[in-house]
Amino acid sequence: MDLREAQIEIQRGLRKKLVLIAGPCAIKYKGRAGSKIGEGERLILIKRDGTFLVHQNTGFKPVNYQPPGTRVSVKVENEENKRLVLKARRREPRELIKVTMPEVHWVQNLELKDDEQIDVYGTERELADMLMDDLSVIEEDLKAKNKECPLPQGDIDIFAEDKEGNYVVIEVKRNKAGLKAVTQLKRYTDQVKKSKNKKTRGILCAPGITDKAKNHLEKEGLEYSVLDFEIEDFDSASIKGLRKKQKGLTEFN
Amino acid sequence: MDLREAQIEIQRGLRKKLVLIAGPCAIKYKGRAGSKIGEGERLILIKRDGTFLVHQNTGFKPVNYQPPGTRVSVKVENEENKRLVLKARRREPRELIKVTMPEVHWVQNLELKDDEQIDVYGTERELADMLMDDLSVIEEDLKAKNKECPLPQGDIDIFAEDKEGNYVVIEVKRNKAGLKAVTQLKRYTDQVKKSKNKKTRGILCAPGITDKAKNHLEKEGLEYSVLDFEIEDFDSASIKGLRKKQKGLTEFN
DNA sequence: GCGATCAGCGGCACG
DNA sequence: CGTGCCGTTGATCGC
Repeated sequence: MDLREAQIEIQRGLRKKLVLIAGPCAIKYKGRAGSKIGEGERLILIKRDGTFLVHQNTGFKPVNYQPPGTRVSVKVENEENKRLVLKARRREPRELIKVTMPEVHWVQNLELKDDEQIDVYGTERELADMLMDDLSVIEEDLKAKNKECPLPQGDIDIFAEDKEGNYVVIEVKRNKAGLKAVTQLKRYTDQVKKSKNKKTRGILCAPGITDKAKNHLEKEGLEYSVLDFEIEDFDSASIKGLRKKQKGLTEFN
Repeated sequence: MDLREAQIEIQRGLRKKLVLIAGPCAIKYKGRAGSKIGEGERLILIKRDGTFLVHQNTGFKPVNYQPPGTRVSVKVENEENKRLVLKARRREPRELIKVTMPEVHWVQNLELKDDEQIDVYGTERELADMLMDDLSVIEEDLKAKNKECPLPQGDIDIFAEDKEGNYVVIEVKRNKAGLKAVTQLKRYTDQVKKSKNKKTRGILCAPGITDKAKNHLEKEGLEYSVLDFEIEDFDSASIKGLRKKQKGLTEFN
């Protein structure tokens, strides 16, 4: 494909359509880090919003990329030895990707009409909300106090009180918990304990926990509670042992 | 485009080429979490290695995806109301994406020849290695002991000894350090202190640190040292104040 | 805007 | 394999 034609076609698509470019290219990047990769055939995607992605023929992640908001330029350089040069610039942080293409296999501009937004369920937030409605699966007679709590409740998933009136900080994890989760819970628990000057327990609620994390947790005087949940076929997750209504069941009302 | 044709073309490309599909689709996902999104026009990429990506017309990340190793099937369903159905299955964990397309705008199979691998510089590892050659930028008379140290050195970036013979654990961060970095350093430092039963300092070496992290760090008796580095135009990063040779300068030998 | 944390995180390196 | 942790992490939410 002629480089001039390619340039024109790409320019026609930039900021309006999804631009796809295939062909050999070499790439340099400089910004928060730096990278270079020699010539190879790749697929370049440029979205309306400035998202810039270069994909190799294998691998999950783009080999080079720039997030939304990037400004892209395209030109043909070098009279004798022509090359198409794409530059994807961004400021704050200042970053630049330079893609040099000795030839272009093809260019395609796509108009993709799509107003839909994805709905994800089984997130940590959703699980925590469900738990808050019925903490008995963790321990009997726990009362959620998130709403009325006069605390830096910002980061704490669930703040509760046990039947003896102790404060309880509950950290919910949707994956197996590791050391990070334990130190995190410790920090929150200490913070509450100190600021309220009252006995405060910390409970890590996750589907699993690594051995090292379990040791560390017990050494710190924290507790662990299994979170047994499932992803449902429809539009929610469900926690085993929960008594209160779950999202999916309210549809009959 | 006829759905049968589309199916045949896609099947021809699967596991051999990079398959691109554009058109309206609705998607459901169920696995570690679950998601659904109503019908909209999107771009689907399927790589030789099983990587499965669905991109909307904006946004950095694929709206739905499956990592390398996924097995993809394609068929035409429903005699009266035909739909092309793509399924991307994976086990361990067991996950499934189902893409339903009432029509297909186009399909393209690309052969991308590419043996190159990206070379990234300015990573934390590279910065730590450079620092180890000359720790004076952190403090005079620090001696790196990583090689000869008989330690759980697994996670520690740099293990050193100061001029008074104390152990020094140095954690290097390429970004501004937050609370996480402090608790991490604390864990390592405690571990060394306990296992060696010897006075051990902990130094966090990063280009910046948040206020809260600084407070927490000082409260824990740890130290902070500025890491001032730059990304060079060629193939390395450079740390300001470093005395020893830097990577880029060795090329003249 | 900064800061802390989640993510279907993905990827790697090490035990 | 699991476990831990970096990442040009990106995305989100609270301040």
